[in-house]
Amino acid sequence: MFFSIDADGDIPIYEQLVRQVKLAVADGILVGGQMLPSVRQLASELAINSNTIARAYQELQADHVVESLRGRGMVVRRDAVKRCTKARNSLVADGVRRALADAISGGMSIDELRELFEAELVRQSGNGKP
Amino acid sequence: MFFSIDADGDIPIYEQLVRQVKLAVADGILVGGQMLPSVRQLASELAINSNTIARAYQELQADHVVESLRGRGMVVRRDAVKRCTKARNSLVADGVRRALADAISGGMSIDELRELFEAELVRQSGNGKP
DNA sequence: TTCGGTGTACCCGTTATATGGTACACCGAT
DNA sequence: ATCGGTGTACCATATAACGGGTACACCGAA
Repeated sequence: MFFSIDADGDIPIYEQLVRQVKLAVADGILVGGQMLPSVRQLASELAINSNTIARAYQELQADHVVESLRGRGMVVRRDAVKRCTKARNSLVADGVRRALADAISGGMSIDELRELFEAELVRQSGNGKP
Repeated sequence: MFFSIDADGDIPIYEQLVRQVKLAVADGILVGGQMLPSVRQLASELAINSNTIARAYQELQADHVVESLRGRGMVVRRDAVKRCTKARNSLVADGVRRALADAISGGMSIDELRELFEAELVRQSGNGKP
């Protein structure tokens, strides 16, 4: 599976997993009906304790992103795309909101801020015209 | 003083203080030579322990934003503006970078993202033409 | 000197994160 | 029925972050 975990970061591992799964569902990488890797497999793959994976899965289940098939595993719910897309929008909006608040509070000019945003946009999106 | 503290947030209080002081210096609200409120005064004002304030001040001192005059208090260094402006730029850039990474990783379209940014920009900067 | 104010160092309790280990109930395939 | 797989529920421990409390050394003014 395609999870990149930063164990030294300030964000809890289980939260990183939750976030990445939600973003993957929103992006279409994970589709409804698809199975998630088992807690033990993912734990051994990421060199992380099973309990941490289980906690992430429980949070995903509580957020109605994933369903627990007893004895089978975790499956992505069919109605999870809308939820995850909405969650992604809120997540991105919050990040933008916070960055803007800091910029304005720090006296950064609007033009400078817009320029920074556009520059980072091209840098990450390949160029801007895919 | 003009500090707004969110004690229930996921960001440590002392870090919030450090960030706000740096942004205030970058904005020009705090000027070189100006004294910061004493740890006890600010602590009682914000209903926060003195140690938390002291920790923020120590970090500011370590970052060469503020100087400790023994027995007198904390004073903003004259060369702190450049440092704080640079720190503000890095802070904002990091926030934008992270938000963009989430957005792209979640499959958000470039147009949708730019629209979200512009909307939030007008919302927070008054309108955009001050 | 004395006094009130300053930053600062130290100790401690609480909480969250993460790990490790064990055990249970369930399912599908053999 | 048996076996290996699954999620899940516990328990215990270690570590770090965070915040609160207390006491100390220092300074300037009275």
